[in-house]
Amino acid sequence: MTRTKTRDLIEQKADDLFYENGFEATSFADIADAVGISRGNFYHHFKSKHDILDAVIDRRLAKTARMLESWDADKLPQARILSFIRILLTNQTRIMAFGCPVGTLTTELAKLDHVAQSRAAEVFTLFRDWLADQFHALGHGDESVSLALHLLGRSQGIAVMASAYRDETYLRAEVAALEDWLDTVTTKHR
Amino acid sequence: MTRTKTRDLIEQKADDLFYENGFEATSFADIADAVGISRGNFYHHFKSKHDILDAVIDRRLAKTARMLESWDADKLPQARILSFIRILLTNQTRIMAFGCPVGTLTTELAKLDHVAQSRAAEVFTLFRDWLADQFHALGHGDESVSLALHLLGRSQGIAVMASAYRDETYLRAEVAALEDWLDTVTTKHR
DNA sequence: ACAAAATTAGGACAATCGTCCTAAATTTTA
DNA sequence: TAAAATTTAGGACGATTGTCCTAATTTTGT
Repeated sequence: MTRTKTRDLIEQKADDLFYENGFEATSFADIADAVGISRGNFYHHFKSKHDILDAVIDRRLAKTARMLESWDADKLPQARILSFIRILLTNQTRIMAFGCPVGTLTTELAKLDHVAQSRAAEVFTLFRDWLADQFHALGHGDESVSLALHLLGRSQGIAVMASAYRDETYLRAEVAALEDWLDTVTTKHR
Repeated sequence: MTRTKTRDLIEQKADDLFYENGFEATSFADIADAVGISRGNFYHHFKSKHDILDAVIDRRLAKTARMLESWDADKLPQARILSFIRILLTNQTRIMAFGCPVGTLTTELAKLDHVAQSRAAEVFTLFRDWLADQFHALGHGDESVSLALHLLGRSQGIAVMASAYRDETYLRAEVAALEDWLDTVTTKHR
């Protein structure tokens, strides 16, 4: 198989496994098995566990950037922000099982004192800056970044509690509350 | 040394290490080294990793129950809830470094598909029920549990974001916002 | 079609994992 | 104080970890 295709397959499976089982709990053998290649082949593409983690983070950064771009198709900032809020519903099943991929990875890497922790947090930064842009467009000026961080935090909390209790009712109620909050924030500045 | 004292010391160090480095990343050797005993001795007190995890969860449940009892010394429900909100400030340094002990453990155990996940989430339940009692005393009736879960989720989100960015300013701003929210919730029903 | 390069498989490696065992040291009991 | 019970140390165990090496296979470039 061509280099890029195998690499991409490895990254894809590693991405899933890191999310579903955690970074530390996922071994080279696990990834190789999932892809269906030998550990030797795996090592030819990624020469250390740090390398594959880096690649997965790159992948997530790119995927997030693409998603944010797609949300830009909406003209209204409040509609864009609504798209963000609704990932909690879109990915409901996986979030209830494994939490938020961004939050859980940064948390794990913080505990491991891993150098890639800050890079993993850059996914948050993509969301933060994009959300801040939307709040800015809604006329919130200097408050925009705070509002963005507030919304990110709310989402993270919902993901943590929804997965702790595997409680769909809670998740839906909190998403509704978040939508109400967004309403308050947008109408206040009209 | 007496049985209970050694056991207690092991539980104490394991509790810290599970919090600081994660459950999976903490080995028997790590705990034994931290306590200053041999692995053999360790194994005499806890015959499996599942056992020591169970003991740590028991310990956290008991510690949480004691903390909630101590907060009951305050007569006003809003003052009690304020005590809960302010753990984010009391444990600020550790939360910014390692996140919330309850949230991060339940999240990790969910990914590991560990049987103890639901037991670990019982610490949340202690907080939830206690908080619901306070909201009930404030006259929120059927909404009490939802309010309790909402507050728990908000706290969890703050812990996740504060540790991801190690941002004290964010943490303090969000705690202030939570106090404002509490004000709104208490004055609405006066 | 042939040489060069890239990809793959499979195993070796030292270290560490959780677990278990035995024997010495210590404490408790009678 | 002697016997019994508990606590401790230290190492053995098979499995698994991340890493690395070699040799075979496949793809690529000419």
